[in-house]
Amino acid sequence: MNLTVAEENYIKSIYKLEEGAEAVTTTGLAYELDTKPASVTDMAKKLKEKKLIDYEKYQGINLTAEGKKAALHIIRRHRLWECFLVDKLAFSWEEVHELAEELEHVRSEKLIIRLSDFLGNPTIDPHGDPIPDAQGKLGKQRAQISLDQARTKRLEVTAVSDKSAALLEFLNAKGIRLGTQLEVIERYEFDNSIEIKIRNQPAFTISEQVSKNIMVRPL
Amino acid sequence: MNLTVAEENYIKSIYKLEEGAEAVTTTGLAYELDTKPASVTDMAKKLKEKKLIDYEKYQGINLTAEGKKAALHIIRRHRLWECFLVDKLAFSWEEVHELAEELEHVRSEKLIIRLSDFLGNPTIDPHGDPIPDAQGKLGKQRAQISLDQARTKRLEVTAVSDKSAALLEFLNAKGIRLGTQLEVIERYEFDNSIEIKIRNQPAFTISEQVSKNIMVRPL
DNA sequence: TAAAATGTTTAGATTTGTCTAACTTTTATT
DNA sequence: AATAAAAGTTAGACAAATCTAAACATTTTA
Ligand SMILES: [Mn+2]
Ligand SMILES: [Mn+2]
Ligand SMILES: [Mn+2]
Ligand SMILES: [Mn+2]
Repeated sequence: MNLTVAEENYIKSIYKLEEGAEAVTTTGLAYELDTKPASVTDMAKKLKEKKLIDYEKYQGINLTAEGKKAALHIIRRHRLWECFLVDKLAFSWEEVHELAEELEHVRSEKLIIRLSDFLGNPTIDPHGDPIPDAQGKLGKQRAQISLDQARTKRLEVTAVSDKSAALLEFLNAKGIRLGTQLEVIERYEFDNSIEIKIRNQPAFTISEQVSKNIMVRPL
Repeated sequence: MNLTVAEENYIKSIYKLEEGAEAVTTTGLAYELDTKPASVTDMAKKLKEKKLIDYEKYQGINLTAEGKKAALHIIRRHRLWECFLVDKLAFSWEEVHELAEELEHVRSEKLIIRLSDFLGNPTIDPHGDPIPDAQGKLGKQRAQISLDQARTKRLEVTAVSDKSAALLEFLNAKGIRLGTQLEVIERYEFDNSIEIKIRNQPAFTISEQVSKNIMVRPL
């Protein structure tokens, strides 16, 4: 199946939205891809034609098994390139998503196998996301929940959901990265903000919006 | 100046044909890019509009100073990626041109600077071609001529002009690579074939076509 | 449950890059 | 110089990806 760059981007976004449960809507996908609903409808017809999605007018979009497999391969390429950029070229985690967004479209089985080997076959990317293997299979993920839902005090950061430079730079400033161990000092009901403390540093407060995008596991 | 992938490929091909002296013709460029003369005429109008080429109907195509600068930046990216693929991912020289043909279009100043650093700022690529620096400047090249024109007996291979897998695989089979030292045993006037010898191995004959694509320097 | 609001699709355009077929210009040959 | 051949251009078409504006469908809300 030979996909265009646009088709690959759509497939990947559909996969992402499907992961976050519920139906993938025209408008939701348009928002995710920073395009217009009309464009999504057009592309939906093409992807249906190629049997990569199930789609009926007004009924939302879902990846077929084949579409899901394609998505995982694109995600694999994306995340391996991110590892390369961070591990080998010393980019920081807020810079790599955009570059990987382009590099992921260079299609060569051999290139990706070699790249993965070169990187030591990593299983998670710089944002804590799992990297599918060459067959498109995702390994067992460690149990993780978002910080706003965690109910224990001592936690370790395992991933970030939002890859925007805005969030990642905020986390840099606060000293929060993958593997950071933190303690919840207080949860404020009023706005669901959370006061946290890292090691011996002074405690600080983060908004609900930030806490929803930090994935953690109990220590 | 923001160029499309197609525009970048055209600019690079024009540069290549210009290097080989004489005028760049519509047909020649179409052949180089594996497209049709009509398409070249269309693109010529666009590139002229963007002031990257000088072009008048029926008068051939030439890069402007700006076009030349753009070409050198694309060539820099292409050759650095080739180095990466060969030096870090263990690809062989006949496999990398096609991959670099895609990777070269990922535009990020920072990426290329980091990549170059990571590779130790190489100055020649796996085919012996010089790599422009970050300003698009080409260093002084060592004097080299094609094997068919060389008039001394003992020579060192410095580059290959043709990057097709067909030629490169032939050279692999014959044990000819960059830096290989060879001795001309005989030149046959009839078909301009050349008998050569590498080290203590038995001599063999190569066609004029091959010899035209091997660049050498006298030892 | 009817009206309003929201979400989705269609129709028709636009941009980019390509093509074929017909035509024009330039160059080579008699 | 006239003609033939080769090279180059134009006209018109098409596919991919996008858009705006208008129409249509579904969902919400009063
Ligand atoms: Mn992408
Ligand atoms: Mn990532
Ligand atoms: Mn290219
Ligand atoms: Mn090369």
